[in-house]
Amino acid sequence: MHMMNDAGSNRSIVTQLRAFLAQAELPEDGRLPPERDLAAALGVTRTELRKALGTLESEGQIWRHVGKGTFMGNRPTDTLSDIATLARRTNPAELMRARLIIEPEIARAAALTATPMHLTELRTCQARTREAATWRQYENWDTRLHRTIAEATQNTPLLGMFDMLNALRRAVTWGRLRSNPVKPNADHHSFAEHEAIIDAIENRDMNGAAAAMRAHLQSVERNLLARQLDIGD
Amino acid sequence: MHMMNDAGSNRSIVTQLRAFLAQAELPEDGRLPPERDLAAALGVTRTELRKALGTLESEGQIWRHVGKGTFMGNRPTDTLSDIATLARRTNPAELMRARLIIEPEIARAAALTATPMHLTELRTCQARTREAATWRQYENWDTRLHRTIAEATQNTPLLGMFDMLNALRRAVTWGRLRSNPVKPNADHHSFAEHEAIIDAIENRDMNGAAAAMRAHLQSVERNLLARQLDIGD
DNA sequence: AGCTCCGACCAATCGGAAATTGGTTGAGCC
DNA sequence: GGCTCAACCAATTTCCGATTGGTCGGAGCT
Repeated sequence: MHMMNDAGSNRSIVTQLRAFLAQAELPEDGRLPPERDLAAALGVTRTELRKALGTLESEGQIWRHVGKGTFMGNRPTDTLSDIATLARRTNPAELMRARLIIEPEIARAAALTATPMHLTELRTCQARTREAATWRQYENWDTRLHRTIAEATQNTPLLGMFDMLNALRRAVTWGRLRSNPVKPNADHHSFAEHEAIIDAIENRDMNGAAAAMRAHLQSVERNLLARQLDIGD
Repeated sequence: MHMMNDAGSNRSIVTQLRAFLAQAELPEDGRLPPERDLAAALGVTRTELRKALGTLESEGQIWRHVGKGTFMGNRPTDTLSDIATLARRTNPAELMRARLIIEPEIARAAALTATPMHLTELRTCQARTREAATWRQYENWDTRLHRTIAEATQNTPLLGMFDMLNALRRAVTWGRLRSNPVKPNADHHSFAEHEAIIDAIENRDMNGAAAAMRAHLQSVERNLLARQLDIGD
């Protein structure tokens, strides 16, 4: 009977724990008491409690983390760690394709919802890219310009996805040094293209904004293929 | 001449500050000394220094933040790539808008790149949703169907963004119990709509796939507005 | 009046020590 | 062998003091 005892007592503790969790009111984040307190409260050993918690965790009912605590529900997926693994599985060409699919639609949405504030910021970014003395500065303002377009959609999930794309871009490009010490030429293709995008957004021309963004990204892609150095624009 | 004096001294301090910044070597993050120290080092008042810093900031050369310090370059855009914080700032309606913008384009791309393997899996998912005995099972297969479409794009970043959208969906819906104990009706609108999407993908009809997906999501959206309970489909 | 300077204060932030927490190990005891 | 207990470990949070950009008000100067 001793072997039955193990499984039997373990299961009983699990059910006891389930009952406690159903009864006890948890804080907003679903965190439950520390193992040491919980063990004392239930009148069992920490070892026993941990075994019960282990089964509950394997069932996906709870999740635990050192230093944080034990929580109800599914372990939250953190995007940042995914970025690193995603970056390892992709490449600049694939990323460019994703941008070509997503960003025109973002521009289209922005044309519908952009406020005057967004437009002035877009114009400012555009002017700053023209004034940029170094390539680094140009990149900063260019990135900000594209992000402002995403902000203009006034859609949080969309903005989040754009940020994710950007983070991926940085991760993939990471380590590759830009080999252009000079500043962009005055007739750099992006200037006119950016202008076309902003104009379309200002005119609430959704199709035009999407088309202009697509043309811009295709131009960037051509540049990328030619130089095979970086995926910035 | 007194009025010229103001602007003159101010400008001289700005140039003095510019010279200092060009000469002084800054730490990696581009942070420059605290205002109090910098004022002492330049032999000017903090008030004067702050005025000069203000003009430099308006020019976009530096950015400042309380408690952090003053830095060279552009103010970094705070990327909200954390699912939890993202979920807190959004709502089901906004999420639905994002899905309506993104997922049709994913379907369009899938129509171009889907392999026979993807198509058989799509058909399997479709069949399983019809056979589902509980709403929970239906949801599982429905989710997998949509994800298979994203996989069919064979584009890692795109798939990652789709997963992010899904995680957001779960996070936003978190805590709200589904109030449908019964299984979906045999004539549930999704069945025909899913079929239309898969057919279009199979026929390499990109526009058709995008349109079908859009129609499907709009149908889901109508359902959502009617029930105002959940954002699943 | 219109400034500038100076000191004090405020709220946001950083830094580091101390406490907390899940995970692990090993000795002692059935 | 299993079980318990205590100690320890590493990750994380929490707390507190110091730092920092921003602000206010009075004194002094033109």
